[in-house]
Amino acid sequence: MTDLQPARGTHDLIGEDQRRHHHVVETARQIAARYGFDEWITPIFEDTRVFSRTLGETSDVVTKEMYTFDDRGGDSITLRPEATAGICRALVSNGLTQSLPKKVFCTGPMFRYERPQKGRYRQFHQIDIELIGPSEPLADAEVIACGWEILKALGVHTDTLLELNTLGDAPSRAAYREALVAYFTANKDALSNDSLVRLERNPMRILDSKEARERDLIAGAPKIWPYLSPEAAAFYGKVQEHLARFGVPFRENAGIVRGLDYYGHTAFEFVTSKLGSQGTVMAGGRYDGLVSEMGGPATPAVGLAAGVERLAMLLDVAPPAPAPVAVVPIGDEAEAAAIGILQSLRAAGIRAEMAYRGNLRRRMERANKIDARAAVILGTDDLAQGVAQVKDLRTGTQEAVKLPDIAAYLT
RNA sequence: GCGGGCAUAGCUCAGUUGGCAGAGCGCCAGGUUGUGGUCUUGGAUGUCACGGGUUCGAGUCCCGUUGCUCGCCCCA
Repeated sequence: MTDLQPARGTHDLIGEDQRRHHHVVETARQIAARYGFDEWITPIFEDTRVFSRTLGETSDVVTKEMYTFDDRGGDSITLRPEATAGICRALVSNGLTQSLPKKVFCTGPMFRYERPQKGRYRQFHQIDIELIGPSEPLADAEVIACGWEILKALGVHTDTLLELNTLGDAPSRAAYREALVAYFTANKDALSNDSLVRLERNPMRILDSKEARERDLIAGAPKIWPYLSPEAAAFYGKVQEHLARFGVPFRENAGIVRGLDYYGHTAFEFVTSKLGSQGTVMAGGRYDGLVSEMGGPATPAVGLAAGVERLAMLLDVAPPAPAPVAVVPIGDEAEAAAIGILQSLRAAGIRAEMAYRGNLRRRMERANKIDARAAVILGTDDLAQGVAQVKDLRTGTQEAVKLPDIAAYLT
């Protein structure tokens, strides 16, 4: 067992795994397109500053989890840990802040140096939707509705619930922060070490803690809702009204927070009960401050990201492998003629295969093994008459079909 | 970063008080040179994760290492 293994936290997608993965991505791509999102393909690595600037110098992702290295020219490069920062950078780099709104769909691998476990990998894949430009709550609701529809199309929505919260605007957060600091300072003894650090830097993140001994304390913490400014409260109310119109069920959860300053207003997570502590399957929110952080003009935006591997795991049934037609020649002379038939089937859009060796029996076994739906059997007798025997491998029925008619017969 | 479990054929796994390295599936070939799924005969395939120790003898017992995996933290 000294063979090379995949690098820790990576995995190969082959066979059923590939089909699940592809189905998730393709479903998301099609639904996003229906909502008017265009796909952008941005680089997998970026200047490190793209992420250190936007994810905050103190976040776990930046301090512990990034794949960062100096390239041969001495520039600091980072494998993207998430998609949003790169999309905002692309928006600014390409001068697209002048042609808003932009509705962006993006998918691909992301990288985080973490301890792998079920539903968590070092190289994983996300689908990502960003709606950049509108400041209206309708945009938030539309993004969430698009996400919900993807979950529904995948059939993974039944054990999944949208948990919704608001982070308010800057004045709301300032007032709330004071209240939180007062509450947790008074209960300092009950806090974990991590949470004590958060109390200094980012008190809202304490609400995110899943530490068992802090659960009661967090449940008793003040909620943001009473601290919302009238404007922020109105925004939040509009989002909920629109969600109802889009038909997206949700539950309010004051524990859904984001630690960074450029997040505001809507924050949400779709959580499944089926994946344990890796239950967040799709998450997002409004980040009106991020584009300016990247050097662009102040630009409102809202978006979401979903983990492809987690969604793929939730699929009850894997998409089936495609069933080909097997071309089965008997003898060398027939094989020569069969190549033409093989190509005519392919030209007609039919998945067609011919084995590379073997007698009739072996080739029929092979056809069965690849789950062929039909076999086109071609012997010298048939060839002389200008026909092939076309056998339906599901029913076992077989009939002679004129060579030029085979593709149409199998379509 | 912390804790638990596991490691034997391509895959899933057995392997008794320490005594010849095994099964099923898969693969290859034959029974059957014009018909698959069923049946049948034969065949190939191992650094028993790695290193050390105990022993006449270790897949089995002991120690260490590595890898995988599940959970915590965090996240998609």
